[in-house]
This record gives sequence, C-alpha cells and structure tokens, in this order.
Amino acid sequence: MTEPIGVVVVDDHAMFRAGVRAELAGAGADHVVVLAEAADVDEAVAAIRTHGPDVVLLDVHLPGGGGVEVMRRLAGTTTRFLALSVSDAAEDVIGTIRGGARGYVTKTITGPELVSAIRRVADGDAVFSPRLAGFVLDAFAGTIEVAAIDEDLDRLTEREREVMRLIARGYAYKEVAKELFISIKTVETHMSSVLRKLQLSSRHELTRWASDRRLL
Amino acid sequence: MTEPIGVVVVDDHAMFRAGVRAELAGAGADHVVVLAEAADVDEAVAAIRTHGPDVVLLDVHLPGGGGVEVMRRLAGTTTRFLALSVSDAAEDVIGTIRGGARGYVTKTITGPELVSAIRRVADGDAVFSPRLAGFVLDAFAGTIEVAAIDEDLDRLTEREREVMRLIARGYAYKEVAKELFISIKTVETHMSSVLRKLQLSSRHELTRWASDRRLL
DNA sequence: ACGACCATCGGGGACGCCCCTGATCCTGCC
DNA sequence: GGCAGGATCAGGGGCGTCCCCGATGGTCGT
Repeated sequence: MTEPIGVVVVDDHAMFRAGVRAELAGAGADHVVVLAEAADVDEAVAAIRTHGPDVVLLDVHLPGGGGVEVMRRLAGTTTRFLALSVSDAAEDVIGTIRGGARGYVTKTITGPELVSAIRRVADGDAVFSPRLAGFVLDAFAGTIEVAAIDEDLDRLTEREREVMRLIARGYAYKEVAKELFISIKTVETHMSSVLRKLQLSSRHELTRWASDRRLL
Repeated sequence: MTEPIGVVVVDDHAMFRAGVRAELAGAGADHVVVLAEAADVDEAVAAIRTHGPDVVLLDVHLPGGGGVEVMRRLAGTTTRFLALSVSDAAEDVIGTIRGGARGYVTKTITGPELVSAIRRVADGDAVFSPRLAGFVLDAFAGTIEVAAIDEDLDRLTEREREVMRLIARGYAYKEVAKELFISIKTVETHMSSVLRKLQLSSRHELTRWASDRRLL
C-alpha cells in the first residue's frame, strides 16, 4: 500500500495501451505506476527484464507467439502476470493459466476494477472475471484430461498431422490423397491412427477439435 | 480545417474508449473533438441524435445488435460512420460497408493514423486499412453474388433452416431425425433442398458456409 | 375446386467414411 | 541381425451421405 505497484502493459494495440495508461492514471492514482509498454513478445521480454515490474498486464493474442510465450521466456521471475484479453474462450483461459498467469480478466473491465485486480494479483491473489471463474475450476477439477490433450497431439507423427489438418479443413480422403501424392488407402490408415490417438470417432469431431485448438 | 470535427466514440470497452480519447486529445489537437461516448446500440443512437457529430467511430461487435444496427436506426442522417474493429473478417467488413459505413479500420491503428482517417471520412473520402482494401473491391466487383447470398437463405423454409443448423453443427442425419421427431428420410429430403438452394454439394461445405455467416 | 408449396415418408443406388486384417519397405536402435 | 515403428498399400464390410424416383396429406390463394 505504501509502495506503488509497478506495471508493464503488453498489448499490440497502441490505442488500448493508451486507454489502460489513462485509466490507471485516473483511478489508480498513486497506487499503480506504468513503468513501460510493449507491443510484441520480444519487446515485452526486454521491458520486463529491464524494469522488473510487480505485475505485467499481458494480452493473450500477441505477435511473436502470444502471451504464453512471454511467460515461458521469463520462467522463474517473481513478476506476476495478469492476462487481459478480448477472448473468453475456454482454451485461451486455460492455456494462459497453465502458462503461469495469476489471473485472467476480459477487456470489458472498467478502470477501477482493473486497479483492484492489479492490486489483488500483486498481493498474491488469483483474479478472474466472474463468468470465467466457473470453467477455470472445472478445468482444474479435470486436470488429468487437460494435461492429456497435448500429449495426445505429440503422439501424432508428422504425416498424421498433415493428413489431420487437411481432413479437418473438409478435404475428402480422395482429395487428401491427391494433395499428398499417396493412395486413398494410406490416407485411411493415417486417419484411423489420428482418430484412435486423439480418442475421437469421426471427421466432424476432428474438425471441432482442431478448430477449438486453432490448428487450422 | 477551421472547424473542429465532432466525434462520437461507440465501443463497449470503456478502456478502449479512454484510449481513443487520449490519443485524439494528443494527436488530434484542435482538429478533432470527442463530443460523447456510448457503450451499446441504444446509447449510441441517443448520443448521435443529441450531439449530431460529423463522424461516428463505431465498433462492429456491440451489445444490442452490432454497429450495423446503429446505422440502420439512424438511416438518413448526414453523419458519417467509420468502423473500428478488431475483426478483419471479410463478412464483418462487407456487412459493415453494406450497412452504410464510409470506412473500416482495425484497432491496430495508431493515434495519428486515426486522426487522419477521421478527417478523410469527414471530407467524404472512404478509408480502409491497407490489407482490407483488396477484398472490399473484390466484393463490389462481385456484388451480384454478395446480394444473392441472403436471397438464397431467405428461400429456405423454416423446417429447412432447422435441419440446416443441426447438420452444420455436426449432427448425423439419424441424430437430427431424433431431435426433430421426424424420419431420417425426411431429414434427407430437407438436406437435399438446402444443398440445392444454397448451391452447395456436401455437409462440409455447409458447415463452412454457416460458420462464415455466424449462423451457429 | 384446382394448383402451388410445404412437410412428411419410402425404395433403391452410388459413393464416402471408418474399421479390420494383413502386407511390404525403410530407418533407427540395441 | 533382429526388433520397433513409421509410411505405404490392398481387400472387404458396415454404415453414413447424397441423390434419384415416387407418394400422401395439409395450407393457402385464386
């Protein structure tokens, strides 16, 4: 409370960064100080290393790998990350939390609420927009399943991933075969492996699965 | 140039509105004045009627019907609309232009660029982010096709639309039949009509078609 | 009353999707 | 050298998808 909280704002929209800065200057008063801004992953890593902020306001979708990449590169720091995103998609939220963020709020937040969220994160609390809190808990209740997803994807061979991508985009087996210069039967074999490894049962589920993970 | 340009800012994110206001105050200097802000369709319509701005900065995705709804309700005013969106999806851009906007820029824009865009729109020019200009022209080159899309959708009967929605979500014929308490054969008949009327040839194309138009 | 349109069903067929078994070739590893 | 795993292909079968044909009953407008 006596010490102001140092913050670095990471977002690829200059306009939005200006908005955060303006709101924090008004509602944050002496409590929160914006030390620096960054517009992509490289800038963010450099700025955080230079300024050592207490809290980083981190956009999820960011040129250069996304907010998760920033946290990965700074693993081990004492800095706390608060994700700030337009997306309320479960994959984004879960992925960001698993990447190490201490909270996740959407950009519909108001200035005073943001100040409050920053202070709570700086104090070590976890902060979530009300609507998100629900499935964050759901996800951690089913941690095994969440962890298993990436392992399953890793189990796919290179060729299987190629086939999977085309199928998920709506290509018929015949078209995949022509595209990859292989027989239809080979496509069927790969697809069979893909569905088995991902524990899916049809191309439609695969399409949904892939689009949920933004693999298209 | 002598007269300042009056602007109303419509966006559901208070933070973003603050950013626009701050940037316009800095880079816009005397040339641009923010008359009012609004966070949803009703507020926007009221604010624009009250203040009669030269230009409205209009977010595309907005509670209460979207930016298009705002323009529809204010049809006939001399106010010019500049769409300001995170989305660069063709449907959003085309739909907004068809709704009456004089320009469309993404939120990656900087303050000075936004001031420039506002002034050009106020002067009667059309303004587009460079990457978007291409397919805006494409769309107007193929105006017949764009106009035909909605006519085709209108040609579907109520029952056909129900079937279409379920199929597009990945339901099998059998599942659709159970869901709607009809025979599989009836589902097939409806699907056949849907595909013929929409000039598509498979459920996969239908899925893509529907998701492109956010009918899911 | 008649035609136009819609929703509902059926038979039958061509082809796509998915699975099973089984096979060859190559590469890398112990 | 054997052994595992990946990529390639084949045959055959069950079921889904999409089409053709035809049929009945209901509603609406003229």
